[in-house]
This record gives sequence, C-alpha cells and structure tokens, in this order.
Amino acid sequence: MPDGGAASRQHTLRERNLRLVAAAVFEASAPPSRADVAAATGLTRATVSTLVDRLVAGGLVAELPPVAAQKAGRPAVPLVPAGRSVVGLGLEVNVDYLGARALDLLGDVVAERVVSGSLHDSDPREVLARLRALAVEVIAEVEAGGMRVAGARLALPGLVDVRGARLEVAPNLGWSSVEPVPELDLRTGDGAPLDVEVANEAKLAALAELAGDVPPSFLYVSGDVGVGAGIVVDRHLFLGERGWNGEIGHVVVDPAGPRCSCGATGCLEQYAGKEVLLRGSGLPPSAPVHAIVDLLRAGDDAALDTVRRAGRALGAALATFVNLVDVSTIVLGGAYAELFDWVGHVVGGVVEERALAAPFAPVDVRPAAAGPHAALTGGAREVLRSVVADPARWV
Amino acid sequence: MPDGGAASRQHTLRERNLRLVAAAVFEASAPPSRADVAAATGLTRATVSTLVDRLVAGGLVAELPPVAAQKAGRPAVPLVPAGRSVVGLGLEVNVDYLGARALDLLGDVVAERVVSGSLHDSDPREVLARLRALAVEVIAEVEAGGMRVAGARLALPGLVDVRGARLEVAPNLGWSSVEPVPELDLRTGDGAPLDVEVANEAKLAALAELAGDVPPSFLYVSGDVGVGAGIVVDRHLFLGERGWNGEIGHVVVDPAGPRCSCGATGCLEQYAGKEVLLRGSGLPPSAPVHAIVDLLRAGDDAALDTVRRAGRALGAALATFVNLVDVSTIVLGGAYAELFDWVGHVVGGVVEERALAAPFAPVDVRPAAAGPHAALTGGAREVLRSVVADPARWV
DNA sequence: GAGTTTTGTTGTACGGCTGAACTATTGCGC
DNA sequence: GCGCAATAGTTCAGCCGTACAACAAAACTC
Repeated sequence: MPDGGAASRQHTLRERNLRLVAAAVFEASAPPSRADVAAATGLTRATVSTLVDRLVAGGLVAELPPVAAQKAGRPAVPLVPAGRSVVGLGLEVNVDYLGARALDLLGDVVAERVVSGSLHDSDPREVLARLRALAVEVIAEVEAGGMRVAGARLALPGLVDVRGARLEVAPNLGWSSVEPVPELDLRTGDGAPLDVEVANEAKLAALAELAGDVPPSFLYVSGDVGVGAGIVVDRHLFLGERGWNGEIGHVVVDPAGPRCSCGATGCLEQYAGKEVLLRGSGLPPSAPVHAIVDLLRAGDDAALDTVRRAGRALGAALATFVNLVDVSTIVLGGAYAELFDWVGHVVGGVVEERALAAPFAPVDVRPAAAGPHAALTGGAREVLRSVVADPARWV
Repeated sequence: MPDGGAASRQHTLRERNLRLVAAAVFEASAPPSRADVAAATGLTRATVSTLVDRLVAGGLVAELPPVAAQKAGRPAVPLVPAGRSVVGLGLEVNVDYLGARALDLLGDVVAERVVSGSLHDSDPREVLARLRALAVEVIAEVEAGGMRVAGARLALPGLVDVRGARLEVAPNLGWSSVEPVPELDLRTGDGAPLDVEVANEAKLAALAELAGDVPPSFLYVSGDVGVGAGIVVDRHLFLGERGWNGEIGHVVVDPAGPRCSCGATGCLEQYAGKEVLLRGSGLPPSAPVHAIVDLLRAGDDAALDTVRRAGRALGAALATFVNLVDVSTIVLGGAYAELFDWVGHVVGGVVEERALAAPFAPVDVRPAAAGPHAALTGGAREVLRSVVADPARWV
C-alpha cells in the first residue's frame, strides 16, 4: 500500500525504513534484537539503531531487559511491541448488540463495553448516540491508564463505501444513507478529533482471524441474519471497486428456490441465513444459535435436515466464490463456527466437488478462531495495523 | 506494487522518482514539458531534469522539437513515450491459432506473426516449438529495426499459476502440467535470456482493454470455447491467491441443468460457451462466430433463442460476480463482443435485476474495444507496463 | 529593444544511509 | 583470574539524491 503517487524525498526513506523495522519487530516469531532486525531487513545496525530508538520513543516498541544468551558476546536487547501504550478502538453496531473494544499492540483487550438488545429497525441517531457514550467511556478509561487512542473502526452489517465514510444500506438494522463519523464525533482527551472509519462487519471480523494461525489469504464467511464475506489477500482486505464485495448471501443457489427479500429467487440467505436455520429447526427467530446446537446434539431430524441443506447451499455458493476469486482457505464464522461440527464436512465436500482448482490444491474449510464479537477485535486490529504500517505518523 | 519488503537506500529514491516521472510522461493527456512533470509530481524542475535525461538516454522517453507556445517564456520541450525503441512481446497459443506480436511504447504494432489452425488436443512440445519459431522471427525483425525487446508474455487458455511459470491444465488444448518458459528458451540478439511469463488468456485480453477508454477497474469476460474472466482493479490484474480466479465458466446457473465436462451440472459454459452457441444455432462446432451473427441478422429463431438463453445465463453469472467481487463495469469480449448487439441488453437487464448494489450504482455492460487477438496486445502491453513501472532496470 | 515570463541548468546545502572503527558486555580456555 | 574471541550496539566520515536558489536561454509584449 505504499503510495507510489507522491514524490520521494529523504524523509520518504525514513518513513519506509521505519515501517520496515516496525514490521520486522511486529512479525518476528521471537523478540528480535537490533542486530536481528538489521539482518532481517538488510539495513545496517547503525540505521536500525536510530530507527528503533525512534519507535521506542514513540511508544510503539519496547525493550525487554537484556538476557544473556548461551553464546559469547554482549547480550542482546530483545524488542517487542509495546503493550499498554497505543491502542486501537473497535466499534460495532449489529442486529442484537452494540459495543466498543480497545486493544493494545500486544492484542490485549485493555477496555471494553458491550450492550445487548435488539436493534432491528432502529433509529441511527439514537443508536449512534448510545454507541458514542460507550466509546467515550472506553476512551476515558484508556487515557486514564496513560495510553493513547490511535483511531477507531466502526463495524456495521451493511454496504459501506470503500472510503469508509458512508453506510449505503443495512437491511437488518433498517438503516440507509447514514454517515456515522460526524454523528459519533469522537475525540481524544486533548480534544483532537479521532480518526474513525466505517467498514462492513464481516470484513472486520475477517481481519480478527489474522490474530490466529491462518494463511495470509483466505475467505471469511460470517453467518448471521445476513450472510456476508470478507476476502483477505496477503493479510489485507480486498474490498473491490467500491467496498461492496463479498455479498455471498445473494448468490443464487437455485433459480427455482424461494423468493428473497432482495427480489431475486433462491439466494443463499434463504437456505443458510440464521433466521432460516432457526425456523427450519422449529425455533423462534429470536432464539440463539446455541439452541440449534442443542437440537443437533439431541439428534433432532428437522434441525439436522435444515443444517445439512444449509451446508450444501453454502458449499455451492462457496465453490462459486472459489472459482471466481481463487482462495484456498475458507473460514466459517458467526453461526457457522458454532455449527461447524455439522456443516463443516458438508460444505467441504460440496466445495471439493465443484471448485475447478480443487484437484490441484484442496480447499481447507475451517471454523473461525476469533472469539465473540470478532468485528470489534478486527476493527481495533485494523487501526493498529495502520499505525504499524506508517509509524512515522505516530512517533 | 512498490515492494515495501526491501530496505530503502538512496538509490531507492531514484528508482521511485524515475517511476513517478515515467508515469507522468506516459499517463499525461498531452505531451508534458519537464516543468509540467515537476508540477504534476511535486519534484523540483532540477530533479525532474536529471530523471528525464536518464529516461531519454534509456530510450523510454523522447523529446519533441520545442514548440513555441502562445504565452511568453522560453518554449517547452514536449516529452512523449519513445516509439520504436523498447518493445514488448505478446505470445499466444489458443484453440484455433498461435501468434506473436511486438508493440512499442506508443502502442504501435512493430512486428507480428499469426498462424491459424486447430490446436485441439495438440502436443505441447511441438506447438511450443512452432511458437518459438514465430517469436524468433519477430524478435529478429524488431532487433533489425534497432529496437530492444524488454520481455514476453505467453497467453494460454487454462489455469496458470500466479508466478507465471506453470500451466496446470488447459482442457481445450488437451495440455496439462506444462512449463513453457524453458521450452521456448527465447533470447535476445546478444544471447541474453528473455524474461518470459505465462498468463491466462482472458486475463491478458483484459489488459488489452486498458489501451482504450475504460475505467480503472472492470471485469473482462472472454467468451470462447471456455468462458474465462479477468478482474482488473485500478489498472492492475487481480489474480487471486494462485492466479486461478475468474473461472466464471463453471459458475452454476441452474443445478438442474445439463452436465458439464467439469463434473458438475448447469455450469455457465453449458449455456453460453461457443460450442453451445453454435450447436444451438444449428451450426457445426468449427463454424466462426460470425456465422451466428448472420443467422441473427436473418432473424433465425433457433439462433435468437440460443443467444437470448445464453445472455440470461451469462447475466445471472455476472450478477453473482458483481455481488462477490464488486465491479461497476463489465466488458464483454471474445464471441460476446461480436454478439453484443443481441446479448448486451439481455445481460445488462439480468445483472441490473440481481446485483445487490445496482440500485446505488448501475452496472455498465459494454463490448470489448480491443481488436482481434486481444491477448497478444495485452501481453505485450503488460511487458511494457512492467518496464515503465520500474524504469531503473532499463536505463 | 528593454522588460517580463517561463523553461531548463548549475551549484550549494541538507538529510539519511553505509561502512568502518570503536565501545560494551558476555562466554571460554587456560 | 585473565586474556581472547564473539556479539551488540554506537559514533563518525563519506556518499548519494533531493531541495533551494541563482542563473542562462528563449520566447512574448509594448
């Protein structure tokens, strides 16, 4: 993402090498010394020293006490991401909760507020005001701890433009044409406006997976009331031209299938959406996904049937996705993560059958590893990623 | 594409600014002067001068005779891409022809050889030897004219890996597991090995469209025996994890449809592949697409019906593509370009109906503008793009 | 034809990286 | 216990590429 569009001067070198050194520290498997970073980046130890000093001064990197290695020589100073120094803020409004979560560079949750409650057909102004209150609490708590908030990302279940400013429509919230950033008007303790961007919930949830052991490129599917997806290529979101990709919920599974709210017929959502799963299992629309798991454990025929049908439909849609976008790993999140023991092999089987490249490289279908409210974590991580990607702005 | 992975030194500045200046000259709407380039890039006139001098010395940029403007002041020296200096070589093996085409930086064809003939179920060694002969002729002709060949791209109708080295499978050629680069063993006049990369035919054909008036992001669909696609984002190919994306021919249009060679049922190829179009119109499989056009002009019912059916299926598959990848422009190439007057509005209608984002931003469906053998042009252009993107390697 | 304006070039200053020399701190052998 | 080797980190001259400012070149204007 380094913008090749601007003239490069001396300080551009600085910025680029700062980023390089930061990346070397943050992506190392074990805390590296300055010398290790020099070896890894190709820079000289002299240069690395000055750059590391800058990162330490800026609170992005911390020095551990020198530990004497087994080898001869002066003991190295291990470098690690600085905890409790800079934090990213993840915000989310979803159908049944809203919340705010602050993560530090170590990935630790340093503050969090989550409030449950149905937000079906809610008023954006009122809900954003409530979210703002949560965010202000979290920011205050973070700053009371001596930390700085680098920015925030707001996850919403709908179509968000690629610039991260405008929500076009969120059917399940009943929102349309909302610009949440000025509405939230978040500020740091000293009154400076906070950098806030909006993004699709499934896409931010996808980024949360990067905290765990996933390949650099994968497809994340969030099974909720709607079915969305996030495409991650080389540890970065691929957003498409306007940020509206991954709308797998409206892939046509069977043109002769049931009518969908979008106007077409036989959309995936009508086979594998949360409401359909609950209804097919004989549960009320407000029941938690766990209720389906209970029925499945008990061997309930209707539930087993519904879930199997959903798995096949999801598999077909994902096979199409694999053929069109080419990914070798599919992470099933949201409701599908909970139901993974029942849908995983069904999905995997159908994908294997229909993905054109499957004979050369099998597709790995796995459950999501990030915990609940993954979009909060993903949003906070995205903020921190942007800090590490351009440390010059923060030192 | 600037590799953020390497240490930046002084010469990195040079490389980046060289690229910037080259881009300013190549992408300008009118030949810019050194001063114009300075204004456009943000560099000083002094720096631009030294960089332009280098590009001129390297044969990438040429100076036109100074033309006195209407304004006061010393007349500017207009800078243009240098013609007949550096050329890119496009190569292609397809089902019914093979060819080689050399383009210079102005986009002019400076040498070309195309040979027709069915290559169905052919022997890769023998065919590549024939292609090699064509390429050697073209290279010799180019070098006899005092030009240098910067590299070559080979277009093949099949799955090619993202590194551009290996063809996994090309069903319609009957090829599998081929590594064409060592087989071709192309060299420049002084014996140095030529940089050759392999790519999918539809993807290179997509790049040919960039010569014309297309938006920076679009989806190109190549309608041939198979149906492939190239995704262009911001004037660059999006290849997916392994280079195997865009396999739209095997999107399921109707699970209850006819069986496909890939094993699944109701694939797009069974509705909109060239062979199906010909058969449905009552023509032999070897007939040219133009024969269908003749029947359509004559009002032939079978042909009209077949083409309309194909249009609807293609529209459905493209709507899925738009929902998953998010593009606002679709370019119909290959057979579909010739049939555009009959399929265009059908495809557009179905896409408009089914693309989720269509209400906010209509999808533009248009015919391809590049002439015949677009992949040859696209391949050659891609070579030249890589030269302009890293001029430091060529000066 | 002198003044003005714009283009392109020349020379100095400065910032950032390199490379080599230097200091700091350990382990090891005797 | 002490010298030596090894490794980490720092200091400083040198180099390279850009900025900035002054200058030369070549038009237009009145």
